[in-house]
Amino acid sequence: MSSSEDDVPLAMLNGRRTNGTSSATSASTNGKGPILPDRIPKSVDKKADKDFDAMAVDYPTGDRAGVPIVNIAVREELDNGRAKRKGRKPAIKEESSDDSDTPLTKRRRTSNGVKASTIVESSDDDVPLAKRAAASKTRTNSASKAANKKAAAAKDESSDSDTPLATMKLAKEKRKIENKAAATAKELRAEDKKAAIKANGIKRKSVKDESDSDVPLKAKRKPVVKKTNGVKQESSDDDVPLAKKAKAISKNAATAKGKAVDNKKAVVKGKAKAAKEDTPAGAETAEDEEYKWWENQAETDGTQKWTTLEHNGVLFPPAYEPLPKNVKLKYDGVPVTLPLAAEEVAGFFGHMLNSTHATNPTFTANFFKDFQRILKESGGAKDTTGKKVLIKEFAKCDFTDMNNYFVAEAEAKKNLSSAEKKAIKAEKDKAEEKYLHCLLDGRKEKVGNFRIEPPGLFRGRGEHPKTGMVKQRVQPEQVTINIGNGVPVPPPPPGHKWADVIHDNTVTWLATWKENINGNIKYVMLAATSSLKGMSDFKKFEKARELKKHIDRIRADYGRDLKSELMADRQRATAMYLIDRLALRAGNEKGEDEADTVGCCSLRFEHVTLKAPDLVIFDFLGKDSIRFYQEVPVIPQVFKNMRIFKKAPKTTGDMIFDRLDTSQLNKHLQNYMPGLSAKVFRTYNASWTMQQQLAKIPNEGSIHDKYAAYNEANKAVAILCNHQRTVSASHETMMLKAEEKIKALRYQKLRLKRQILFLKPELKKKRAAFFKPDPEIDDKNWILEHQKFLIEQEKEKIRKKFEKENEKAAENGEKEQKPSELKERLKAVGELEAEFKAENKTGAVEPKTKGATVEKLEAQIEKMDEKILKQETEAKVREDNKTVALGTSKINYIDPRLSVMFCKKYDVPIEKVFAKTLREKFKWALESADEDWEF
DNA sequence: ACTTGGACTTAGGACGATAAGA
DNA sequence: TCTTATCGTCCTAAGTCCAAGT
Repeated sequence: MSSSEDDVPLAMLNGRRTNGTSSATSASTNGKGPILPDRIPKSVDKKADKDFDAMAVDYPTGDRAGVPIVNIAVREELDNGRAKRKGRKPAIKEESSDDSDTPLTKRRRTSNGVKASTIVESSDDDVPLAKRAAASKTRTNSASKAANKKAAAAKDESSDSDTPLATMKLAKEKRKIENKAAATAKELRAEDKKAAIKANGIKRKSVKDESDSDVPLKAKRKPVVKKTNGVKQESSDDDVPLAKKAKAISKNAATAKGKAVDNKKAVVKGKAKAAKEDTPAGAETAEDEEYKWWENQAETDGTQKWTTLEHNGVLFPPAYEPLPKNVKLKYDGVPVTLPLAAEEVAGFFGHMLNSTHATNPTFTANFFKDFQRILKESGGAKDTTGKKVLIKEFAKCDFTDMNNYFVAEAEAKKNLSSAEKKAIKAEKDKAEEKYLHCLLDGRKEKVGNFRIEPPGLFRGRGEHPKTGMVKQRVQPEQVTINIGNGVPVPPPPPGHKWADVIHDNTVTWLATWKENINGNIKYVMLAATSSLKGMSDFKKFEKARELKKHIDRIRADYGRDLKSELMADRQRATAMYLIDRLALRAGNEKGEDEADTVGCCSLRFEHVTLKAPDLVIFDFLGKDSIRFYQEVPVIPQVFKNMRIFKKAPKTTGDMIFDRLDTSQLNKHLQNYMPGLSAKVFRTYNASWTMQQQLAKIPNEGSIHDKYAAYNEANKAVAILCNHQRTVSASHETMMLKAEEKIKALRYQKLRLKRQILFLKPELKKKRAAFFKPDPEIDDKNWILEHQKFLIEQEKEKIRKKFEKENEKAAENGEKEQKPSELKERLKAVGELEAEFKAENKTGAVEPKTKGATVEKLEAQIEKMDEKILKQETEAKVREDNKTVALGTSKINYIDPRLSVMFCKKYDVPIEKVFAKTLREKFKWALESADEDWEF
């Protein structure tokens, strides 16, 4: 205990499982690596405190906590990171000769104890990290730093007690606002809690009642009408059912204004019914019979999702169309004939020849393995003489013929006349029409993904071990249909059967099947604009808003538990801190056959680097293998805890939170608020942040300006949630172009000034500042080049015009103009050339417009300045946003009522912030929030 | 307790449509 | 008017979380 080696007790306590079986991999076999002791000895904390104090000398830690100094994952690096990613644990095995823990202990201790002032823990690769950090961030870096300074200066004590984190730059103002809110929140807390519990108690109960009284869940799952495999069997009332349905429903769906639009009959009857039955709000016109569920919040328990459901099933992809005989895979240079099944698979790959997948070794290996198997199963390849050809090596396969064919086809399709295209589209639309909508509780609702996913090659993201495998064609026999009782079942394709037909109204899906790659279940569900989805979206945001009432208590609790003696509690508290401040995802465990990505609970040793005195550097791949990179100062206790959680014998590959998983975490959260889980924090913090950001926007300026400010707020949220996108391939060239364009404008401005000088040369001295060279283009060579370019451009213009005129002439049967005419015209450019020459010599430009005055020119310059500024800010925004995806947070995390509030309050048209589908999706928000609405 | 299954939300990229610009 | 950049939608993979099964 008294040992100065603070990791000794830990190492002893958890023992690196000395028992034989797994000595070689002892640290890793249980998937979590070493488990830390269940209690944290006082000595450990003491040591941690001491170390920390030593490090933190005259360093004001704590008050800057939660605001990342560096975030943004840099894409190029990300790509490297992906490629380099180590497997779960390989590093250990290679570097540390397994079971003797001396080397481990030693290694750790050195970095740990010795250079406390710089790097506390360094995994073997802290250098790359540091470098990366330095290299990658430029602008954000400095911006955030500035913000941090401000925040530090403010010395705001409560930084960690109530700010819901933030990646935002202006931490200071933010805290002020939040403090106020927190105070109020505290007062209200007790009462709110009571109310909440009460409400939820009722909810709960009713849920239970429901399920108890009804059939037990399991029975419900596969209830009533089993069998059916096929067409109608029990719906004798084939004809009228929709209408009937609509009636019956509108009764049941207490709040529903029954509507049926699917066919005329239904409409008529349904309408009549609706008018009679739901009088309260039923006073709407027949046409826009919309179901405004948000207007009467009938409390539903949520287990039953519908009463009646009618739909037309799913749309299967078209059958495979064989390639023309002359388009073949070549093997070792020889064209081979493939059985249809194999040809189709080869074609999948042929389609992707110019994507990055085609060069991904995992992808090609997986593809080839499946291809070989399918080829074998289907009879094998043959050459043109009918002789069998064994396809053994991927490298000898040549898909270029296929690829060329596909490209040509696509091209041909593109070149169809617009009439033909229209016809094709019309046909497609017609085929899809009946799948577009369903009838849910008598209302017409949009179906989302009614198309069965076509076969192809699985495009797993990141380093997915199964990427490239063949995703098989889904047969009707695999598809289960879920539909209301007693309505016609959509017929399976001729000669086929459904896997099953069920009538489960506790789920929202219309059809389901299992996909062959990962065994995942796929569903056909309603569209995001449907009432069903809308209601749950609404509930999601209401839940997040409810968290407001509990957040203070939750933060206080985990703040306390950060010092808990119980390891499990302390880990949980620390994880909650991260989830709350950094908006990390929960981080469920993943299998070996998935990409190695993590979230909070699944963070491993190598994902976190600690830097004294309070900096935690996160670097890991999150959902979709998107890199999460942040250097965040944390409050001292969190820093100390992370050190403890990383202590020996833990090493690369070991879990940081070895005594925590998502289900424990969520179970704990339930105690605070029913339905509270880790993801609610993301919603809460995103919406909260958005609200704070919007509140800072001055209500002035143009719509364009206000919209830009909105987007900035949106961006803050996107950064918080780490929503990224890859920079488009053309980004770089686009930026260069933009830069050139701006310089061109600057040159135009220069010429305006030179016109002034032409008029009044004496001004050059009198207004020296005004006429001093624009540093951006103060480069003779560039100007010369640019002038050349302008001349070329002018010539090109003339030529083009000339050609066009000739073409037209030819069309009209007139004779073309002579080349001499072109030459004549080109002479005009000579004038420009001369102009430039004179300009370069005298530094002045003769105004072309008559009556040019200094005043007029000055006005033009001013306009030019505006133009330049506009272009520059545009370019800057584009550059700044190149890796940030705004859409995800707008669609999933930011309470749409905030946007509605903003638009109403700031007089920004809603169309600006919500495109059509979003307006539909968020209709409930558009109609329920006003300019005072608060999250 | 732990694992698996199931249902639903969240996610980035592909791709087609549309608007803006040469 | 054609091309090109941007926008909006579609697609489906990849998460979360709860509950049932062992």
